[in-house]
Amino acid sequence: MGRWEPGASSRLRAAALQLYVERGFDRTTVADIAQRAGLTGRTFFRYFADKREVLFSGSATLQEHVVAALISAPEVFSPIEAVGAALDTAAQMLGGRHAYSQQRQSVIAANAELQERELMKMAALSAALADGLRLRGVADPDASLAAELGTAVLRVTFASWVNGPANRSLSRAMRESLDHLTALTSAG
Amino acid sequence: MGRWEPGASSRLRAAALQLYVERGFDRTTVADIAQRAGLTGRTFFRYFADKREVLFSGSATLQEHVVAALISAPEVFSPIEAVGAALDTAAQMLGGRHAYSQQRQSVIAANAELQERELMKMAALSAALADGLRLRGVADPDASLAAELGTAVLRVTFASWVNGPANRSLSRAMRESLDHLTALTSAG
DNA sequence: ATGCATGATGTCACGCTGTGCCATCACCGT
DNA sequence: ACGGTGATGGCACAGCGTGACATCATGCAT
Repeated sequence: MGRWEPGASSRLRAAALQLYVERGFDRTTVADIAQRAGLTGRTFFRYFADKREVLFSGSATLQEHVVAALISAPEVFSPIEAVGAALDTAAQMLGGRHAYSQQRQSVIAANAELQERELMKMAALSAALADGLRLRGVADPDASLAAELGTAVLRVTFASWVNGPANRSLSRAMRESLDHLTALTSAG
Repeated sequence: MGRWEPGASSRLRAAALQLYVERGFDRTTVADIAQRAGLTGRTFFRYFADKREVLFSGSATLQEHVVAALISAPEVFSPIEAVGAALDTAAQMLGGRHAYSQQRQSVIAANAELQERELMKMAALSAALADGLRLRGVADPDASLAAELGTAVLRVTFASWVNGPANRSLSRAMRESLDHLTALTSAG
């Protein structure tokens, strides 16, 4: 079991989630994580920028696919409809692994620093969606607002889905939330 | 100039903003801030939980007033209209001190950790607004969605206002953004 | 005025985070 | 066998944030 066991990054991610669940984020040191993964603290920081980032390695891929869906949506789609298409893709990518999502969210919910990081990822996604909308010819502030609206629906719906039964469809819930929101503003 | 000069908290806030502007957040240590305020690093942490929080001391007061405005809005107001009333109060509290806001926002825009903290304050405001809406009899997910919508408008509009001319009315811009958003969703 | 309780500040020690620098080891082609 | 390449370890270090205790100024009671 010397060095060079493959999958160092995955081992670190798994060890981190385990320890965060067992002891909580605060009572876990980077040295703990690295040791459980058979590595050193120094190596941990070669894979992840900091102690929080190890829980957010998937967000880059998510953002790429979601933004791609937004951009490649039919030209005739309105901004809201294009955002809806992006949310469909997001639901598809997050809709499986309900148990994993639950575990991960409970860790995040228990720690303010992790919540901050998650909000940052959502803000990055929102900014990328706004860029995509501008690429589609949508001007500001409509582009920024529609993007913020999309991530708001994603946040609220995902939170509700995680705390619900495992067999519920995230895609369906996402669509329903978007409809709720349009009804809200129409009635406002 | 011994101990007991009054206004330790204000001196720390002022010194911190100055240094963050001069050298940037990263190249400023807590010891630097405390020294400029005529205090010690240990005392800094008695007033502020961490190095970032010194820039966000006003957010608690803002949240109180904004939520109070939401709750005390006329009963007949729809969720969106009540949120609009809350945004009016926010605009009133933030609409002055344009130069200060510009300075502060430029510091935050230059540092990821500070952006995370600001997002956290916005999320707290959103949660408080959602609580207020539930107090008004609004059920979920409408309460959460309307609250998220409100903070989204606040974020986008404030960012645009800060980067614009000093004499522009934040209240007016806030109203216009909210109208933009309702138009967006109606057309979607 | 003296002494004492109170609260704010200073001092010290400590564990942990994150980074720079260099050494070490495994793998791979020649 | 040999050297290049890339991943890992080891070490030192500045800085953050906290606990425990000492010190000082202020106001109040006597």
